[in-house]
Amino acid sequence: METAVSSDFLPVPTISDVARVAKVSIATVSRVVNAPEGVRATLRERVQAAIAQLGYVPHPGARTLKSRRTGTIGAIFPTVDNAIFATAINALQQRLAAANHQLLIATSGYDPAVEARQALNLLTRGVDALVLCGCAQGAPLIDRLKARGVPVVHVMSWPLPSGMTGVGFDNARAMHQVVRYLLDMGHRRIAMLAGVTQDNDRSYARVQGVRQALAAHRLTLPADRLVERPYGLAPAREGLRQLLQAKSPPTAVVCGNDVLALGALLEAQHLGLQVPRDLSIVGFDDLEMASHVQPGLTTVQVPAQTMWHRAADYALAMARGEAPAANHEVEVSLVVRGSTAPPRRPVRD
Amino acid sequence: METAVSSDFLPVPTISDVARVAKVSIATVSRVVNAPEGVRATLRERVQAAIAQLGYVPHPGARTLKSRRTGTIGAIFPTVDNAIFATAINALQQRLAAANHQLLIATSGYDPAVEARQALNLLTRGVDALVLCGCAQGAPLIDRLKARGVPVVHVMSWPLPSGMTGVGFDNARAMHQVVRYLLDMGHRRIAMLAGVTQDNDRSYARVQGVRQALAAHRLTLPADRLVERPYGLAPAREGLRQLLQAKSPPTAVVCGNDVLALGALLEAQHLGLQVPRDLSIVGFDDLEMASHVQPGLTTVQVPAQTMWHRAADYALAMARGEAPAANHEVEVSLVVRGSTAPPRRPVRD
DNA sequence: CGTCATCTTGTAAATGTTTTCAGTTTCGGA
DNA sequence: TCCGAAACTGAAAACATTTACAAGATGACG
Repeated sequence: METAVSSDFLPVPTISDVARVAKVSIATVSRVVNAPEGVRATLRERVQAAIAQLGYVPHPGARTLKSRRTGTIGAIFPTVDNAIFATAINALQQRLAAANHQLLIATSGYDPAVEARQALNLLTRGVDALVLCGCAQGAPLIDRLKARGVPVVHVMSWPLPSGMTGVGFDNARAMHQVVRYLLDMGHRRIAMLAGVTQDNDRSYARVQGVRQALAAHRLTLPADRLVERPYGLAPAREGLRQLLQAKSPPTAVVCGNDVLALGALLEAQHLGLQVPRDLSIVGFDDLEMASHVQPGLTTVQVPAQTMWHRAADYALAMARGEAPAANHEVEVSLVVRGSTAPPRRPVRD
Repeated sequence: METAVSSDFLPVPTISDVARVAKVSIATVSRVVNAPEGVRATLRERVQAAIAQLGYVPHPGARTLKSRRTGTIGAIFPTVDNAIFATAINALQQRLAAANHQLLIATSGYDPAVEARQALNLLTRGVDALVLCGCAQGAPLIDRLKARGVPVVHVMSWPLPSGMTGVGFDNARAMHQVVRYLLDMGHRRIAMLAGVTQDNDRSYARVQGVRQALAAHRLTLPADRLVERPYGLAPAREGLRQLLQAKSPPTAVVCGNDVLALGALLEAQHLGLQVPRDLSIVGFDDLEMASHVQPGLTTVQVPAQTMWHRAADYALAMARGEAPAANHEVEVSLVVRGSTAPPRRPVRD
């Protein structure tokens, strides 16, 4: 036997209840809700009073059934346990709320199959546009979305395959810049503590950027100078230990993001190394804590707020049916703090 | 002049398109989608083929219009720039996804007026239940939700006012425990670096807990032993400096959460103090980094995963129309690490 | 005072599902 | 081979809106 959720609530009022109370037609009520200026003031007030009295809220289902818009934008993040995605959610949410839209969130755990499933799931709930991280979604998903006419905005990657709309930055180029900075300082034994590159085009591009920059100086990234670890302090610490065990240990470690860099920093200090004297460390993202730890973390600053605001704008515009916005690249910049310095003695590898 | 979003996409297929292609009635298609076991295998396959061929996805509006369920749960967080809420989102999302539901997120920025507005907004989009942080929402909002029969789950606070459903922990009691631990260790000059208590019942309860525990030992929390700062490293550091300027500086600082505690730790070290020799620091939440910083942070561990999973379960149950679940309190525990020690010389205040 | 244009308002159709109810098929047993 | 029950399928009625379209009211102007 079921108990009612709440003993005494009236059936949810509909537009006709309001119409009856205000003694007007339902069309008029609809107009008061959607285009108040088209209704004479006296009537409008009567209707608004009735709405307030009954606590009427338009039925979302019925509304979207007719208007073919849900006022909801979907976003799929790999995870939300990472400050950069928290920032992203905030920025998106903020911008969407200003445009009277809601944000529907799903997470994929970095698994493209889950991402595809979640995307379909979001479609089933009805979203006017979809915001996705990166641009490495499988063709089946992309085709499906395209066929359905659901606008998609890709964020965080650059350049984008032709035909995609989005806003991002060039991960490889950013890393190129980082490595050049270290090389100019005299480092030659440069290692990388990367994020997992499987199914993550950003992480992969960062590794490629490091490789390319080294190659430009006739250097390489041998197997014992590269480890991949999931974003987390414990894996990062373990990863750094691994890197330090190489035959000729690195004088500088480039990290896939600030979480890895922080882990590396903590572990280095734990092992009694002086940063940056004994080891230089570079991060990526410029999280809040990067400027507060001791020494401050040299890192790549990403204009996340701007990027996600723009992503929201794109999504909103496309949801309104406007032509795909031009793609946009945001500029990242290297922020030099205390965690990097020239190697103790200039070395040859 | 408007350009079409995508040059060549067919009108979104409806259930009747599928029915036509599969040569069955729309009722059968509906059944294949919602209760496949009630349709003979041969027909079912024909229909599924047609669905796949056309890329049919049921129209969410029409669906909720009939079934009066949206399959969506709304949650309002103060902000999402905080690891504990990131964890919360993950846990909620995970549990809801398993039950084939979506999570609709809004943020309030710790402003009850915004929270009320967002709640109404979520209602307009259609949510089957609402998850809210704390239990200090204004009566107008609560009444409104109750009148509409929208189930509400309150998380993170305990005990709850009668009539509310939710899961949380006793913030005051947790702090009581923290202070007792410090007192037992010999500390007498105990200060608090609290979060903003305005419009935040959890933060307020934590301050009360500290006061009560001190009072039980005939001690007080004078004005120069209490500062409130927003959750963030920079404010925390500034807050600690402020506390250290008191006539008789504290030997231990109880922080409103781990972010404040980390800021305090960094600032203490920056000022050349040795933690815990010169100053003991206690946090709250046991974020990942609490166990990795040097020294490890003594803090209050909250079973966040469990709590939010249970919150999701409550929301789902109530959305199904089941009776309000019994409230539930989760147990928190003090995790002692390296950031606390007896005061250098036992002191009298 | 009548006519016409301009606002306002109401009527009714349409939106894509789910679900009830009734009709049809299938199949086991006699 | 036929009967009845059980399993399956289809027709049609909601569901709560939005929005053409038509009709009615209002007011200006001759």
